[in-house]
Amino acid sequence: MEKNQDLTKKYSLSGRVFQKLRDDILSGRYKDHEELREIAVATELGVSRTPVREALRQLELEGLVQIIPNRGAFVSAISATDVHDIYMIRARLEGLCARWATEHISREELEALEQNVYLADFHAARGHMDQMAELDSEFHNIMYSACRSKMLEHLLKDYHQYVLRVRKLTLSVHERGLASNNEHRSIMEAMYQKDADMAEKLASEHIQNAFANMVKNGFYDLYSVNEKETS
Amino acid sequence: MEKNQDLTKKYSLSGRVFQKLRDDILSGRYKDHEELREIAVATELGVSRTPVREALRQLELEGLVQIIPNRGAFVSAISATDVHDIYMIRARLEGLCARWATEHISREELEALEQNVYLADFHAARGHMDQMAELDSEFHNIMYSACRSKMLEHLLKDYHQYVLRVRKLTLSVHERGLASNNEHRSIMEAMYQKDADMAEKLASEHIQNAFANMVKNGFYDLYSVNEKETS
DNA sequence: CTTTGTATTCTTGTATTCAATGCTTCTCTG
DNA sequence: CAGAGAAGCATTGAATACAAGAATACAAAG
Repeated sequence: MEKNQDLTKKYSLSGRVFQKLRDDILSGRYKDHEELREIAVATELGVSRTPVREALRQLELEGLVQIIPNRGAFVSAISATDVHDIYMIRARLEGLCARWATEHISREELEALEQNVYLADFHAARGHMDQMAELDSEFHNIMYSACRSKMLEHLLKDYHQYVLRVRKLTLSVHERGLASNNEHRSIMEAMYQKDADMAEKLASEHIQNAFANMVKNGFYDLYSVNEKETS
Repeated sequence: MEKNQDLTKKYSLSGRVFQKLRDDILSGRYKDHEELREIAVATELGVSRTPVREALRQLELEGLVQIIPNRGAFVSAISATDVHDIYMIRARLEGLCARWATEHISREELEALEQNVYLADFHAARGHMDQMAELDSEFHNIMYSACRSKMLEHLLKDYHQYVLRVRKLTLSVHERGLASNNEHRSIMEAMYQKDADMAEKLASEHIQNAFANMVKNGFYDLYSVNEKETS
């Protein structure tokens, strides 16, 4: 029985199991409709069933597994349709977020955005794609925080996580990385000018562009295998 | 025939505990920042700690409680700001939902909407406010289902639940009940004419009207007590 | 050969037990 | 008297034990 080595005690055991399982589902390590047996997962991670159960219940709430009482837990992977829907939902909500952020953002946060865009230019030119993904996350997280809405921030962070895998792929295409950062710059500038309408519009288009680019590059097909047959 | 609160074996124990706790938090039975001791809740409901723990973990994910490791679970009630945010978010998302529903709705579903509006007229005239709330939920649920998006449906149903309490109050004002139903009718008609743009616009306005009405009637203040003081 | 009933086994659901952490209080020392 | 520290208590974290439901295998009957 191996111990899980790296995991700090910072989070509770069930919390770590939850994150692990979520990552594994989102990254496609588990197949759609695959059954998750509590004992199997527990022994696999070197823990007892209790934290696994708690994690599965949480995943159920997120819609990543379906629990049938007395039957078991089955993974409910993200389908191509879901990805499409998420991007369309995000397009609306990032727009709303950009609007509110424009109204509430602080000087420091604005400067952080500016620096982010500047840095991203640097890394884009050199093809540092890992840093690009990191900076992209940071840019959006600053916006989420700046909108001063706990609800919206929570929601958008969730969705951001959901499409983490495909987002990394998308940004790894150099030209999209550049374009994405230019869009970030435009959004940032709209915020500087306190033009909430413009910020909303640009942020919304930013997400739609990301989706369009994803489709163009064929990354969208990654999820097609999870497409559900209508029962 | 209401289905909640009956203690059938249909749901697991932890599932019922979860629903019970959520209802109690959303209905204001627990104060903000109140500590939820596992033993207290367990004995209160006549169960052991295990299902309570699973429920608390789920509530944490929903943001309704905050769990501090080794310390305890504290309710994180909905504040006035949250309600405002939810309505603005919903305004966008119900619009999107109406758009997609317009594109995908079936003949039967359209007729169900029509019948719903017709019935609501009947009950509105007679002041049957319980039925009005019920029909309102039904109307929206049909739309959520008709948009053919698992993600969006899930999301909107969650938010619908969140503001259940205030929604009931709002609809109990006769004139708003009437107005709301007229808005439903307009949305339904836009769908009949396959006018997705119109449906989106009307559905979005519908939510914003609901919010405006809520503020006008002072129901909004119900949540002000939960407004969080920044520490 | 198929089908149905039954027993066995496996998995989940819930309770209980044990361990660890944090809080409170009381004591001892300066 | 004040503050540091230790002991005891209360509460959560995790594992184990036990109960109940579901799946499977197998046998018997048609």
